[in-house]
Amino acid sequence: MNKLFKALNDQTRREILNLLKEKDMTAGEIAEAFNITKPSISHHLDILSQAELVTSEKKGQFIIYSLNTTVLDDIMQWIITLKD
Amino acid sequence: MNKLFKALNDQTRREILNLLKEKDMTAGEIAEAFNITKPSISHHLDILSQAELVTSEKKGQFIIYSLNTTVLDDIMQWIITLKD
DNA sequence: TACATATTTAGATATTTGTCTAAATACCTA
DNA sequence: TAGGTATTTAGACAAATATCTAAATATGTA
Repeated sequence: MNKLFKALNDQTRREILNLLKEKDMTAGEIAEAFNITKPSISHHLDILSQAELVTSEKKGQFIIYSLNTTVLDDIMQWIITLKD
Repeated sequence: MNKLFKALNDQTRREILNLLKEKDMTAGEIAEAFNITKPSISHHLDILSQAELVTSEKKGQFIIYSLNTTVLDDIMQWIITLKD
């Protein structure tokens, strides 16, 4: 839960998730969408991976990232519990 | 949205919200529930207020804090949008 | 093998954050 | 008004964070 909230507490990372909503992307493609260096994006992807918000698969020299929204159910549940 | 995710990105603040779920509390009562000084709790309450996750009302020398879950709908909606 | 491309790792740095102590403010009551 | 209680504000500091550049690793191709 901690890693999840931490991962979501950054505008760039939230935008990465939005990009991946549309289609799977390589690290390089993701990096091109931002005005940030590749190492920095790589770091963001690592934090998103730790929170299991993204999964990755190696394909030759590329690493393809995919969105995983299932962990967001935990937050949904947390909010629902707080609300009732 | 930024302030909201930021406010939620702290274990102590999330626990404060859980306490307020049960009943309204004064700043002092909230502080007593944690092993943290009152100024630190006051700071957390300020961050929660900025995110509108809590409201406060002055009652004599006391300030009574209440939970406001309506802003959590924004996060719910953000998650739902990401999921479909 | 040698070189190019894709990505991460390592290390540095400036900013943000959570915490503390001490002081200030606001209200209550004798 | 004086003293006590509740809370916040101010200022300091250590730890965490986002970013960068340079180097390392892994893969593809001539």
